[in-house]
Amino acid sequence: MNEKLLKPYNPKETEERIYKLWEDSGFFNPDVCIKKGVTEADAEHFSIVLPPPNVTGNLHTGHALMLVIQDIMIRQARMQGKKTLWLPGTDHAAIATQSKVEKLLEKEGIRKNDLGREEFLKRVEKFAKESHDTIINQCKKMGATLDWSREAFTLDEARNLAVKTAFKKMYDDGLIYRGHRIVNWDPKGQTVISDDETIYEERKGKFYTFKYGPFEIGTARPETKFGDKYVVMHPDDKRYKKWDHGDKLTVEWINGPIEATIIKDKIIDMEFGTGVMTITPWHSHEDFQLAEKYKLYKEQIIDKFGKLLPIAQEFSGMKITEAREKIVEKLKNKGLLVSVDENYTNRVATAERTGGMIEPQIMLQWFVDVNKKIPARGNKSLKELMLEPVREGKIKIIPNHFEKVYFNWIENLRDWCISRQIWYGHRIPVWYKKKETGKKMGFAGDIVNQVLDTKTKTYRLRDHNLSVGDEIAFEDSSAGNIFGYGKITKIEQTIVGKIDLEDKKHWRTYEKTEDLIKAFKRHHPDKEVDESTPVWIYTYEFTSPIHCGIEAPKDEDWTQDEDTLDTWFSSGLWTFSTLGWPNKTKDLETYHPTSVLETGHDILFFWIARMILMSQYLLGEIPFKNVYLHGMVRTSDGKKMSKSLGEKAIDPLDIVAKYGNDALRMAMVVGNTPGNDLKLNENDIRGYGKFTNKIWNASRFVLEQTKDVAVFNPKNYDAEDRKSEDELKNLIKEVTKEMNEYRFSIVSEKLYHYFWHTFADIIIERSKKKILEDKNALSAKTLLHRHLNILLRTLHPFVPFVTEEVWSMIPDYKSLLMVEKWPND
RNA sequence: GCGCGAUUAGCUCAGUUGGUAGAGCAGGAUGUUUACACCAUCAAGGUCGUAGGUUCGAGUCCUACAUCGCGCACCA
Repeated sequence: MNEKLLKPYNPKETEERIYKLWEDSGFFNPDVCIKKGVTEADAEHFSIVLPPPNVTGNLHTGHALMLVIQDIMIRQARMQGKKTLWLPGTDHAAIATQSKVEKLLEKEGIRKNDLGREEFLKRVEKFAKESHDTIINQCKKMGATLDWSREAFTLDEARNLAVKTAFKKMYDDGLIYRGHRIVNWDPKGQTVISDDETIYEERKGKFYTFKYGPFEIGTARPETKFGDKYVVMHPDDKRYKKWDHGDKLTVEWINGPIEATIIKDKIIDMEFGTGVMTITPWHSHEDFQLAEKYKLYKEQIIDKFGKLLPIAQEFSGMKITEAREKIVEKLKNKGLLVSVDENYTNRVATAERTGGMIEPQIMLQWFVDVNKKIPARGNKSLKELMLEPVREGKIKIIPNHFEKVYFNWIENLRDWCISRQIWYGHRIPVWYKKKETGKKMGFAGDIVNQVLDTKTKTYRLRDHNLSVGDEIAFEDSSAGNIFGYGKITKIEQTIVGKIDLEDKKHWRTYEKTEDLIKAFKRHHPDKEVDESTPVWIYTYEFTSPIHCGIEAPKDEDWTQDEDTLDTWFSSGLWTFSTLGWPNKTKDLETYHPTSVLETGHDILFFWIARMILMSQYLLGEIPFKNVYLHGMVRTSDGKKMSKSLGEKAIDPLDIVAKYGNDALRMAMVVGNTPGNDLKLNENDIRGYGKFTNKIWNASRFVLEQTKDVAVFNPKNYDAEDRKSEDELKNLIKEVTKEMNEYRFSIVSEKLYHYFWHTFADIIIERSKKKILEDKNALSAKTLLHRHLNILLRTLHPFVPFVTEEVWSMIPDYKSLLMVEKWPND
């Protein structure tokens, strides 16, 4: 009898030692399992890629939950003799990590611009490295049997190659384009973010009603209203019957009279306010769409820092928050203020990571076109490629009601903005040619912005001293980098007043010559411009101005795009970039598509959808067969568990230290069904700690009672014991089936219950009598031994530490329990 | 506004083809026998959110409603 068994089970003493045993065995690596004869070389595969934790700090309970569920699946698969790979990694989490480091630097009084890109990145990388090490250590403490030899990082060299390869392919297929679209600008983080990274918050604000000519219009944001020159109403609204679409009228507005145009569109809700609104296309998604529809003039009012531009005249340079009341004051003094509703609740968009208020802006950014048909993929769009496998059941989402949510999201999907104005991340693999001529162009602001677009191939420019055949460069006025090259094919000289504004393809932003003159003046404040000012119109042909590739162009005068990619771009490649793609590796061939993707339902869109997109498009196959979505871990009072909750939050590692890993695992699995949130409280965990000790004590009894028996042959069973063994076999059969259906809650509960209330309470108690009275003692002992053996194997995925430790004390111990066979007879 | 989920014992939750409700924790009583007080034995605890419907039979299927939570859209 092992000395240790005489004392109560001590998880603290056991767990670290056991994990080392497992790790040293090499069995986390399927290749080793094959080499050592544990797995057949031609066995079916079972693979999971670990959702890579962000390198922003520590593991939390959500991570613990995913590690537990995945480890259970992996351990069972390994015991079933499958070629089992669980591939670990971490995520650089671009914005999240960068903003975290910025905050840390702030405490030292340092700003990222003081350091410069290179130095700042060094700091981020140092932080990321430290976080990474902590996280990996914590994963090991959680008992995760991850194959560390294959560890990946979303920003390492191999993954960078995958990202660049994917980008280039999409670029070449015309799926990635650069253009001016309305995007979510985060003035605090100074970057664009995707629709999914915005969070709506309810805020109390004021709702103003102003007189706008004969109309009354409502707004919560008077500071954006300077340029409003379109007034929109519903075509069926009887109140405004006398106005027709396209009618023009002069109204007195903030800075004097302006000419307004009537737009009639069904987008208007007649019930809301007065049923009339004015629009600000540059700073509102909906207004932008309306402006696109009717080819309306768009004008920027607010700059990248949330300050008003010169169009605001006396308010120019003011922060919008500060200007708001002053503008209202001015309108009030002009007699244009009708009313103020003080109890208006407005939903404002904020940035998920920085908390900054989102300001929609029209900006030059990179996008993934989700609607373009792809000839190489059966003329389907990315949207269709995402929908199809789920609709056809090739990918199953558990629980399946999330499939509806998934479809709904995809149907409403807009082009995915993938460029970010941050430093930490995959640099966009695009280079622009550096040339002096680019500066001479100097064509700034919305005039250029509206004309230039990499999606179309010819462009017209004016106001430059160039001749036919000249190569010229385009400069992005906001970022200051050159983004394109071309050749002049035609030059026409004319005067401002004669510019053909009907040519909507090229001059769609200008309704009237006056608008053009105003724009001219704004961009060239030093020049006198009027209708008779001579201008040149250059017809320009795009040559090959942009280099998109894996490597930078050889010659020197190329400069790389400053932006980095949305972190989810690299995460989307995760199921195959980790297996060696774009190289044709054996791993890729063996383990892809992966078997299961297990993660929280909160990243269904962020991540799962994008993995399906990338895999379907780049590989022409699904990334995984099943998606298992677990719920959010909450505190006992229902709050989402996070560090900010302080005491209420449970640190998984504290719990492990206190009650043992096995206890935490059971608490996370029993009663936790997919998709439903898990309320975790310490009491439950303590309860399952008792269970591990129960296993320990029962094992002690069995091992003590059976040590004098050499052979445990079922032939020795009496009728009662034979029946018990049959019952157990039935249970195992049931449980095996339920494991395949991912019903871990049921399985863990059944095993718990069987072990305690059948094996311990009935079988062990019964055996005592038989052994004591020496009546059918051999039968009893055989049953005890076989039961323990089978139960340890079945329980192992759920409570691996205590079962492994007990297993090692069985006299005929041969190998680690983790590679023993899952009972199947 | 649209959609999804939840509502079952004091608490946390299971309950898969519809067949007379199940765990854990907490609380109560008793007890120490070849493992285990991180224990055992016993008892108590539920008109399964409400109202209808389908059915021989409904926690389970259908309809409506209520409350809570979540997602999406709108919000001029």
